[in-house]
Amino acid sequence: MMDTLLDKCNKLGLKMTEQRKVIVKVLSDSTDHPDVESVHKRAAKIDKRIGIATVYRTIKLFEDNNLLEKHEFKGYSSRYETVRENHHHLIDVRSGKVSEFRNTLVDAMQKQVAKEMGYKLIDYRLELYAVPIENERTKK
Amino acid sequence: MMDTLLDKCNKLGLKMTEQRKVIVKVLSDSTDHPDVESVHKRAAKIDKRIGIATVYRTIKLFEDNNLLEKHEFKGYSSRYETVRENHHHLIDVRSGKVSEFRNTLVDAMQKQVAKEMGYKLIDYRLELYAVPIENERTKK
DNA sequence: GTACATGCAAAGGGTTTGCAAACGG
DNA sequence: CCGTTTGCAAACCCTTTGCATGTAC
Repeated sequence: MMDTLLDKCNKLGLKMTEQRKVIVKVLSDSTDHPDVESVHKRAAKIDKRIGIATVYRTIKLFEDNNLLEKHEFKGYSSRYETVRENHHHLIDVRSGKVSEFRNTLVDAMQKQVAKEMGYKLIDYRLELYAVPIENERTKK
Repeated sequence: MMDTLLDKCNKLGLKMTEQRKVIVKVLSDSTDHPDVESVHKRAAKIDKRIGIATVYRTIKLFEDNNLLEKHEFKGYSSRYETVRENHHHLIDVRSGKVSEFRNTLVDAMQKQVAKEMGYKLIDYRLELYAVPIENERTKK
């Protein structure tokens, strides 16, 4: 029922080169919203002949086909994750760790806000930047 | 009661060069969240000897002193506005026009969401990407 | 076989920085 | 004055692209 990233590639009829298979594996195994450089490094561990330009091109291809979602968190270069259910992100500003959460009430509210302003909502971004409570007093 | 950007600079004791005065004027007169290039162009109309590096440096200075807020909307280079009350943005994805709105209920909810996840909220980003309703059917 | 994907290196945006000259307090 | 700020151009980072070569289907 739940297609893997590789399944989705096949359904789209994408030509599956060795490099793409490796990148698909890396992305499927990642849960940490890696950036392009991280994907490249992880891919290079499997097959060191993969160029970073290929990683960029492949990621863009997947993004254009709605297989990957791009995030541009404050202070980071673009980070990616496989598309899944709608959710938002909390970024630990100390470690860069990303956690996910859902909030359907807020989702509905934003649609309404846009409507009241005379717009139809296409997309929206909700990101929380925070520090772990237990460490808060060591803040600086 | 409400300090202007220039007042704030003076209170901070910033050295007010001719260039900085011009940039302050441009920023104070802007309501459209300009990017660095736009600020530079507008500044150049007043005094054409202002270099873009100076604009970058001045904007960074103001940002570091909490006089300016930086936004990185999807698909745009960084855009700035003078700091004011807390508010969020709706970006017209066709024209790039930015509108503002407030939603204190959502603000409170996000603080709570972070808390439930074991974090203290430092900052958050809420951006709506939308198209005007009257134009919606001409979408493409 | 052929159109498409790759690696490399060069080019591209947007932004920063080193330097000598100019300037503000 | 003297440390700060400036303009210029070079450097920077991340990303894209042109080209000759390699490869999936």
